Amino acid sequence: MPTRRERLRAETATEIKTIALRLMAAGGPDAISLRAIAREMGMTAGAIYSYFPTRDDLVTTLIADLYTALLDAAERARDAAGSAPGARLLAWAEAVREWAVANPEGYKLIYGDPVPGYRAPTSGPAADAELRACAGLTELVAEVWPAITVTPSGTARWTDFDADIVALTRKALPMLPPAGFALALRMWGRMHGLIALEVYGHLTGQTRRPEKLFHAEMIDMITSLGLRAPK
Amino acid sequence: MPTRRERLRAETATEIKTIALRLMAAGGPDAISLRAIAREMGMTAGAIYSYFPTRDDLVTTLIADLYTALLDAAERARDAAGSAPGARLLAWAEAVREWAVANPEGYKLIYGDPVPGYRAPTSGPAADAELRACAGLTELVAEVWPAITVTPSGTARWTDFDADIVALTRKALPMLPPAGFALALRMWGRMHGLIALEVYGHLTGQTRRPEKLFHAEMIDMITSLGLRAPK
DNA sequence: TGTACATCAGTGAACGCGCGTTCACTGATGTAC
DNA sequence: TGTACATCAGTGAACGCGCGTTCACTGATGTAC
Repeated sequence: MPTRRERLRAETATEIKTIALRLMAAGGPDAISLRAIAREMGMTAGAIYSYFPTRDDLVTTLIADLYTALLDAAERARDAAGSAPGARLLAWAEAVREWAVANPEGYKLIYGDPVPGYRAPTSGPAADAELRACAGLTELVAEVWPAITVTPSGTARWTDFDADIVALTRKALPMLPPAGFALALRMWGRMHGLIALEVYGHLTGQTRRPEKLFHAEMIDMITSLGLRAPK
Repeated sequence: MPTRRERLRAETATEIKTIALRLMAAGGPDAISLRAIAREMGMTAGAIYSYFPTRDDLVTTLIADLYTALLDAAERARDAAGSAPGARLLAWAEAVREWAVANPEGYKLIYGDPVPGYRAPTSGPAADAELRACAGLTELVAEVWPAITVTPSGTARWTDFDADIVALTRKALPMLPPAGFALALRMWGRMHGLIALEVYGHLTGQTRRPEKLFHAEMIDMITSLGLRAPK
């Protein structure tokens, strides 16, 4: 049972993260400054150092949280989509896009450039979260793989991929061939492309209905695998 | 005929841009600082103000230059690819990827977040360059459109798109239906997806051969339109 | 060819800014007897 | 229940940093006669 002190401490830590996210949403990643957060909280910048040892640690925590939120949204949508492979893929994809559009700065923080001066750690919570996000899509591909009747082009081998991720994947999803893993990466890219263009504003002067473009693209992706298109 | 003074001036302006690009390539977009450039040139920061009225103007010029370089590379590859529609599309796509991999920071500057504190102008050289880049791909799609036998899914209408770009497109490429314009945007997204993931390092822990992944994805894109796959 | 003047590229010092980070401290909150 | 002590969250002042930008200036380069 947490003491009153521990509870207050946890609340303050949460408030720091919440305000950091709000600042980022308003002013972009470089608006995450300890001084700005402290100002917003009516605190002193130095006080934050008893919650996060350094600014980069705060950013790392934020990235991990954002990854988790994105992944939760995608999994929730997938689970609500029934059992048809095409529907599950589409639900995942649209959930990712919707989350990105609702949290553009969050999406940028995850997939775009790190905050200026920020060095992404190769291990730790943010790296784990990235791994989990990638695993989520791979898992979904593995699930629908038996239903796919059109094998995508290109002859993938396990040696084409990073040894660590291959080891993990083969252990977790032994039925998935290398072509399936390659497909997961390609689908990731295919989703990310239009989402990134939209989030960074490159579709603004082009289309009024980016969601329609994305939907059509995803339907093509699904049908080109020989899966029945949802809806 | 330029005087000696004018020539020196132009050379210095070029040197400023060259060094800015090198700094950016080395340290990311936020490494573009007037003081760093001046330091590198053995000059005073203030001196730059007789070449560029402000730091943002320098950045805008850089973006325009980078766009031009990227577009030149893509067009050169397309022109060297012969006349088969599939080959021309593939050449364009691979040229864009190769340019991006060779100039990752440049690609980020163009398609990623603007430099911290930089406000993208809605008109001017950078906006023109973006328009030209988009037009280049649309033009290529218009060129290969008659050879496409599989119409992509989704029913695009002209009203789905931004009125200005529609007016320009219909004037320049009167044969292109709205579905063709939508296809150009979707192809843009499909190229951008894997390129962005690669350039931002998200494929590093996944695959050792991102170029193979990209190639396979582009081949699928081409064949799914009913075009003959090159090579 | 030589002199007087105009141009103008670059200097160097200064401005104010916001930042991350450190540290000795204060004062409230909790704990032990 | 009351007192003495320990904990520890937050203060506030200071540090050094690099930045964009301004400005009066110097000294070399060019031009006109």
